[in-house]
Amino acid sequence: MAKRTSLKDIAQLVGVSTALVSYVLNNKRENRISKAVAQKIRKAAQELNYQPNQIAKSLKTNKTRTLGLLVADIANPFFSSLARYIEDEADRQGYTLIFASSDENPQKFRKLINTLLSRNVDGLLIAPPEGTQDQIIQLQQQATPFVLIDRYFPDLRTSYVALDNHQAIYLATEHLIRSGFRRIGMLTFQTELTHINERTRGYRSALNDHQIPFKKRWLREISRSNLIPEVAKAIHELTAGHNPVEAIVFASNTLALCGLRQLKSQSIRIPDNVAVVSFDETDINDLFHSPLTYVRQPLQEMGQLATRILLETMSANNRITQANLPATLVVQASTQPLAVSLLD
Amino acid sequence: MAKRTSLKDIAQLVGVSTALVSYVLNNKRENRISKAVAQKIRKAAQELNYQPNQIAKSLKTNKTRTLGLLVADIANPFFSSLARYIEDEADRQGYTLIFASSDENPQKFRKLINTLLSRNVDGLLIAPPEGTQDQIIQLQQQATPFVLIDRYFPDLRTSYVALDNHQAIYLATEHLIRSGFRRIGMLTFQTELTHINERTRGYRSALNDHQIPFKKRWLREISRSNLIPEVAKAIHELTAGHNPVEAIVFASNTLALCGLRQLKSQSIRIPDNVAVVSFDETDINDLFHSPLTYVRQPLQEMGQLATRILLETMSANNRITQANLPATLVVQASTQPLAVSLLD
DNA sequence: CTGAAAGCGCTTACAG
DNA sequence: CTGAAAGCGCTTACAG
Repeated sequence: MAKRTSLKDIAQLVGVSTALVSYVLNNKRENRISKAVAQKIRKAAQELNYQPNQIAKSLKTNKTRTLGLLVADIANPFFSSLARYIEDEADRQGYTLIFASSDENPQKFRKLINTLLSRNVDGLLIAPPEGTQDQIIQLQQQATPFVLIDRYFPDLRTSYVALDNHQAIYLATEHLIRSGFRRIGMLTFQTELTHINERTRGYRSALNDHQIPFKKRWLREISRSNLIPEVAKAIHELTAGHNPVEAIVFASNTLALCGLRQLKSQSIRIPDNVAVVSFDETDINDLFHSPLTYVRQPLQEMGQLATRILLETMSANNRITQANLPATLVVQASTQPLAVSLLD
Repeated sequence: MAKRTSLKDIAQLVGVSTALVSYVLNNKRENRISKAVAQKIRKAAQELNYQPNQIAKSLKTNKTRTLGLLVADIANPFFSSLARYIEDEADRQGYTLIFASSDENPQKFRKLINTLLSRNVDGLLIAPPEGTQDQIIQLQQQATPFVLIDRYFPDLRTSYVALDNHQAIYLATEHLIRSGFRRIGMLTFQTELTHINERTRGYRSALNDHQIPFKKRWLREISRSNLIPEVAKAIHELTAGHNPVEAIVFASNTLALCGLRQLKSQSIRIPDNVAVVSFDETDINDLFHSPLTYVRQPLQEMGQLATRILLETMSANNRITQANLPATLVVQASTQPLAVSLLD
């Protein structure tokens, strides 16, 4: 690459000090510098196509104007969409995003946090996997600015932006109840992660508020490490046998995707044999044989808000902001009451 | 944040110069430094939890160990998967990835190239949108190391890693022909991008090699800016009227997704009314009412290869490597010959 | 075997 | 209104 022009080159050309060039180009001391000199400097900078060296700037200012994004799984469309909105907002604010994916693995998570910190990011946006609370505490102690996204720890006073998970699944379950379903099962994860357990709680609250007794057998807690077989078993047991459910709520897009595969391979029709509420906006929602009712997260709002909160945190380090954004339910054919669908 | 320990701190503690500390910690001059001193330095570094300041290192060496990835659309699962494999490989080689998405927009593309360069990335991985050939030439002239991915310009001598696009659609079309279909339509983009036009050429070659006359009406060139209405019209005209096709090949996942929506909304059954070959691995392939036959790109190999070629290019700047990787066809029910499906 | 010194390209407190 | 100088935290050619 051709040598880039530096402040020094401009200073030499104009015949002033590099300090002066720096002041002019950064619009500092505006009223204390003669218009004529400022003009000359700007012109020279243009002619030499000056691009400031961010590295040098960073070394001096200890700011990189870079944010780190550590998602749990970038292959999950929830995170890739969210990443995109975060990138948009970061860019709008003049920040560059470095991203990484922990793949729900605490060891990888630790390693990536270190990688991002060694890149001197100014702040972090983090979707922590299970078992990483200690590392979040450590970040807090180091006073590294960060905002949690999607997941959070109820015992920790940290900024976060997440879904109102309880409301989200409450909404889904209540919709099923109002559509006439009474025998409602749920697939959720066996986990300590609060955001998932809040979803489970939303299911139970909705049943309870509508005087429908909770059946332990209908709440299936799936282990992430054994996803496919456990989902297959759960779907089978919920829909077959003597006491099948009329409807299933999925607590995440991963569970929904996996569950729908099972429903399809077990030739269970939706909504004729079982109604279904899916989670997150995905291509399959509309293209599934019966378009799926699903819980919609406000991704753009989440991404923007998280980024803005992080930038605020960076400038006023003691400020804590916590947000649980409301979900909406997109109602489609997969939860159509049987009576109605027979009339069609 | 607490002040980080620097080389100076270690030097002071041990009572040597920073130079010596630098040599030891970077394993330089190994045999010319006394074991005892080296030991002491390493121990001190450990105790003080020394993390080298990458920024300072970069300023001095003019290397950031950062790669820039500029995809055409990060929301497209093809690119998000590819990004993931690239990130994996970059990480394995000790590089951090900065990514950005041009959204197929040449202006945004130009801006993002500049952003990435101002971050002093050591090299770029680029999926160029239409109308950006000039900017690629400019990068070449500046001797910025880069590798094109997914797309490339046949007139330019640049490194690239792409699909063997001709082979990919040839394979798909030939499969349809061998399955007994003769009236085969294709949805492709109206574009100057070579990778897409190679796909179209693959379709024509396959027809030609099997003595099936090419019908202009059956090759529909869709404009990206008017996607949905044009796809709707194309699907309608290909499947309705007097002279409908028996099968449709989609030239990309975007076209397939959009086309499948239309087929569904126009209640056209697959493969009963029309056989379909989709493009890329997506969730819908398996979950569509009839599992879809699709063209599979070797994403991991692409990502790894592109990253490795870039690193080679960076160390030996004149080397050009071009790769067109073969696609495979995953055959599922959507291209099942009608005769056979009637037997089921 | 070891170290003093220069320099990467900036910013900014200080002095005039 | 303007500039000389120090310094951010490293690396490395050079000298001993």
